[in-house]
Amino acid sequence: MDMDEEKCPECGANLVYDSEHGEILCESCGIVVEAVIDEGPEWREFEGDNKRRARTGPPRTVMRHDHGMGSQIDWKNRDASGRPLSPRSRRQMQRVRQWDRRTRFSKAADRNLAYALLELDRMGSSLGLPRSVRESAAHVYRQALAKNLIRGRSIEGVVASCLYGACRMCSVPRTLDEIAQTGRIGRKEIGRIYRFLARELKLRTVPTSPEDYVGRFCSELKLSSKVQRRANDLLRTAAERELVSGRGPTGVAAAGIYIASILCGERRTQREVADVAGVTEVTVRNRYKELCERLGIEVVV
DNA sequence: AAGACGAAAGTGGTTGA
DNA sequence: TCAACAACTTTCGTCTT
Repeated sequence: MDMDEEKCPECGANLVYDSEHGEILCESCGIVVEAVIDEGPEWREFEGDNKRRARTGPPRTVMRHDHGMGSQIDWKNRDASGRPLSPRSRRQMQRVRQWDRRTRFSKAADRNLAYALLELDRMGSSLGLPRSVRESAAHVYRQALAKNLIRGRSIEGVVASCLYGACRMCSVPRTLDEIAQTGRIGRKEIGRIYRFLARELKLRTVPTSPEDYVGRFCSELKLSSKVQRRANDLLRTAAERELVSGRGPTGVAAAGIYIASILCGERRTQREVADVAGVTEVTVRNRYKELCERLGIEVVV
């Protein structure tokens, strides 16, 4: 805006300077065009060459999201000298207030998002997640933010839940425990927030299948792709015979890998498999027993 | 000695009244 | 909201390699 212009931008009338209130306002409609906020002393800073001229303003405060640097707009429909505003300028003030609210809110949202994305990146790289998964997590977070679902929940918790959901949506699931290890948020809380987000945002997630874990677990166990394929075949036929429903997918995956590793002559101990799958030997044993029984597999030791 | 096995009791989460 | 319930864990003793 060109401040040399001496006309009111709203009605085109002349502007006057109100020395008592320190404002430049329109003599006809009373709208404040420019306000001198700080009546106190004005310092200038000359550092080296006088190219940099910084002006000081009111002290900043950390108590407000914008450090107190935002503008404040009165709610009263009075002009600077206390007269009621004309209907026209009342409408104008409504619009100004509305925009003030909007930018105030969007600033807060920006800060929230900036912090969240930082956190998301940190957790994501700590989990070794590919870019596509992080992006989809960020997308979920933006949706949650837009729908005001963050309020009352920790940003870290929501970020963790978004990552968990994104992993599932991309069919590269991580367990709640794995996600929880990257931050200060517990497994229970992440699960709770995730369920909430899934319901509110109608996230389209299918139940996790054991096969989704096979690749990762196998590579952590340094097993060949032959074992990996064998395990997947095994689990697929197991799924067809409804051996999988109701069981924890990681446990089933672990058992499948355990069997496949024996069948392919690359045996791993129950403990090793159980550890990477985040279950106990006992669970591996139980699943493994069931699979052998129902699939008619005879494991020769 | 290490791994595998299984029984028994305990834990946390889901479900249905 | 509470109790029943299934899956899973913890613990521990025994058997096998």
